[in-house]
Amino acid sequence: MASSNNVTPLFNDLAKLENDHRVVCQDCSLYRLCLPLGLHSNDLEQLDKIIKRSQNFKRGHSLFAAETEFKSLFVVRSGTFKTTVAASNGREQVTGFYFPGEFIGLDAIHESLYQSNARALETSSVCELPYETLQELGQQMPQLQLQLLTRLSKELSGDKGLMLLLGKKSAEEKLATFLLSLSKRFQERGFSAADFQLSMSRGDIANHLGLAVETISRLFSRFQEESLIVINGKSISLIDMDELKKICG
Amino acid sequence: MASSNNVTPLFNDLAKLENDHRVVCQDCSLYRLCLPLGLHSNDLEQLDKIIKRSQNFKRGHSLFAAETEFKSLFVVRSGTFKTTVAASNGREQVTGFYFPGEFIGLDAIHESLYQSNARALETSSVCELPYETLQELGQQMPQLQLQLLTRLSKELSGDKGLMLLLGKKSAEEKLATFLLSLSKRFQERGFSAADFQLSMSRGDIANHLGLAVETISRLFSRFQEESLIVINGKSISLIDMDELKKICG
DNA sequence: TATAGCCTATGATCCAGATCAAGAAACTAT
DNA sequence: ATAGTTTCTTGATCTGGATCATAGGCTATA
Repeated sequence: MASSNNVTPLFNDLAKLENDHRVVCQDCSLYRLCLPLGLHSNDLEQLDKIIKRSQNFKRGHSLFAAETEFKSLFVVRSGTFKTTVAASNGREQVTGFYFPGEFIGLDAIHESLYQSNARALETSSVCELPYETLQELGQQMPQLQLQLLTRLSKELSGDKGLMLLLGKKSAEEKLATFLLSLSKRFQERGFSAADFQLSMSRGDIANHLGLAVETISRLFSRFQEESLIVINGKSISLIDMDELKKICG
Repeated sequence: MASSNNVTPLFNDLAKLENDHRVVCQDCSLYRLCLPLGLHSNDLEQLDKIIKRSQNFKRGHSLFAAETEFKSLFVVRSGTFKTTVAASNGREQVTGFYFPGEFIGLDAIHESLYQSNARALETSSVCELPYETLQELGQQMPQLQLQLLTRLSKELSGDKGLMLLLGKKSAEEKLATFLLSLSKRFQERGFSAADFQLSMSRGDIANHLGLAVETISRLFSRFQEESLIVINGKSISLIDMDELKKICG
């Protein structure tokens, strides 16, 4: 496939960057969403050196398991991951979905053990940041530490919002809130806010929102009847965002 | 009250330290639970200088309000605080209870706005850490940054556990889990793991666990009938901790 | 290109916990 | 003390969403 002419569309370039595990931070399309934001270029080069870029994870493959030794933080490079925590009786809660540029493993720092299970929802790849090395670097680069702190704070804040959702919202409020959160994150990544693919199953959505699969199915059908969305398998279009926002509360 | 003889019981000393807003970190009984842990003594002195020790907050008084400018992190010195986040329609979720040595405001870092409301549940006091100054200090003291990061990570991990609780547990599992979490935190602070005072109302507990007040009342009564606990107003004794642990799942 | 094992949709039934109701107890302020 | 307010308890009823049941659709691997 020697298609190295100079009229390659931008989209192909992006796709190439995200899938090529040799691309450096400087050239990465996720730069403005990611850890290096705000670093000076020589600092960035140093950071770049310690990052391990993974090959692809296939759907269902595990990035790490709970209770195992914490060695690295991960940033999603392409695809989607989910994290789950398990109760002793086998029940599991999906604690989050992670898109390109988002961190996985931040909750593992304090006990040097991963606190959750992380697995790919589709073919995906990550940038691996060995934590020890990252800390050494951080000692000389306060800006890096600050970025990490800010990231953690953001995730914490998001989780407080999820607690409000889980504790106080009705099924339809939960789903509407979830859909708009996805929408916002796709938009931040340069994709359509209205049309996207659900990389997670109905079951994962239900679990994450503290509902039953059947409830999600019924709500999707109802939202469609009410012309709020159009849904077809994994493709969804948000038709009436204003109304969805109203439903969120 | 010139009772400065040298046979004052230890407990009085502790009480004095926690209530005297001039006590320095070096002499604080919370030292081993708090931010300064692991700092060298000259670093500790520097940190000590930037800390503002508050007068008492009375029950119900606000430490900060959501959406206001983030200036400081707080560490509880004495008493208890709760944090809440509000949905646009007035519903509120109690996102956490905070005991001595615990941080409040960590979720405000990323947007420089407090993300929640914090108020005292009883007469309480805090150490205030002006964030800007703290960051300046952090530039020279990597150990301090690391401590902060670890704290954030711990809270994040706790919140993931709460998501499991809110999303997947039954009412009795929720309450048992909550009681054991309180027990553990009292124990870490040198108090009895079995007998303690509930500084929060039934309403606050219910809200935090995503239940109705009536459900909490009934469960307390039932747990008492089953000889798992003895409860009398705000005083509670955990009688059968093993069984409570089993109930948690 | 077949087949086993998912995932999804929809109807019927059920139940844990919410909501409603009404006193009793515990604070608070005068 | 005393009235007013809030918090707590307990009973009666109701309901949102779970669970059970069924059938059709998808997709992964041989």
